[in-house]
Amino acid sequence: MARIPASERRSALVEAALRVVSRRGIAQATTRAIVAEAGMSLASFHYAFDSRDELIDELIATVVAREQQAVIPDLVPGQDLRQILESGLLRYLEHLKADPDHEQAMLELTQYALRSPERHPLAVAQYRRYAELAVHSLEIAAEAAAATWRAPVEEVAHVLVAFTDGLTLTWLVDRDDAAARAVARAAADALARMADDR
Amino acid sequence: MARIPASERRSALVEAALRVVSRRGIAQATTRAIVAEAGMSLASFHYAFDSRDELIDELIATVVAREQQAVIPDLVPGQDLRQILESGLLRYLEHLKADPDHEQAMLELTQYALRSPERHPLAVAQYRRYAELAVHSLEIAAEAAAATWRAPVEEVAHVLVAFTDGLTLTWLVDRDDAAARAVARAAADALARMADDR
DNA sequence: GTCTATACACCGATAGAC
DNA sequence: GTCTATCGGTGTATAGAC
Repeated sequence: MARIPASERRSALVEAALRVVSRRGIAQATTRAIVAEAGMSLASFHYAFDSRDELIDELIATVVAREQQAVIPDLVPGQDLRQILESGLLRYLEHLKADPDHEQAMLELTQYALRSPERHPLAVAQYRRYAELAVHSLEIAAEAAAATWRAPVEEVAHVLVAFTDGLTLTWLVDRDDAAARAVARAAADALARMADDR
Repeated sequence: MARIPASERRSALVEAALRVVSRRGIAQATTRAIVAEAGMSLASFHYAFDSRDELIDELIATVVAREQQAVIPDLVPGQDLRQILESGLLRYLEHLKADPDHEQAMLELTQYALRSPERHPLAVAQYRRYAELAVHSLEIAAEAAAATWRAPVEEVAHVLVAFTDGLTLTWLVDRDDAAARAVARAAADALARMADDR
């Protein structure tokens, strides 16, 4: 194999790990499975990382940092806040349907981090990131609908994140689009009620 | 060790497995950890079960069958539907706080089942059970508040289950009671809006 | 730096004595 | 039926040749 800087090996392994976790679950993301996915030898793994745990930690940090706006408000003129939020949640649902394995991987990584005290902060950081993205979506939506959040927008964001998680789990288990859309509609209702017209 | 009927061994092992999964996570619930928890030898395990997978399947079936009313409406006279639902969700939150490991175990078992096609039906059954319990709660609440669900109660139940999942994940990660209560309040709002006064 | 070969722990599962 | 002892396999991690 060619000589590759350690930093490139690290990111190649992280990407391979993400693919393995998405496709087969974190329990199956062994060092052997990851190096096979990356086309490397086992020794190269331990040249780039001290341990599997170190890789998983970096994997979580990477996917969290990369996480993009999930609930993107679709700004069509004339829509009220409830409609904007519902269309945003439906967009998220499309995103989930397009790559369910990725969202399942995110959930598994959260649970994994929750299981050890030293990794718990990674889960907290993950949800802090989710909350930041939610704040951004909520501000855009309120601006477009000429509304004002009655509670601090950070508090509303927690609610949006929770609703999104519920939507995700429900769809992953049942794969029932109609049920998921009903959840999205109810969630949009609830959130819209947390704002006043301006 | 005394001679114990196979059925008793099986249930003792299932109970031990639940404790191990709750305390340390499903990844750590090895046959050795489970028999140590149950005070048995490794061979006794394989006398009672053909395989670890068979035990896990029975564990999931057992906890699902045992799952009790989680969101119990607290019927105080004079409360409207929104208040009844919110108090029910707050009761669930207390239940979650009293035994977070158990709820985390339920989530992990769901994810575990989702990862293999032959076990996916176990997750579906788990959520069907949740939905049944939710239907029951919603019917009691609507009756007490003299309200009528506008949509089929089964559909509203899906929304309640999703909201409960979101509440669970949020609290497990952040352990933030105030944020969780805000989620409960918003969820109760959304659900109450899905009914009409009678 | 990268490889093959291997150490060593632990996994699920079984053999065979009692 | 229940045990101890052990098998074969796989996991993480490392040694040592190149």
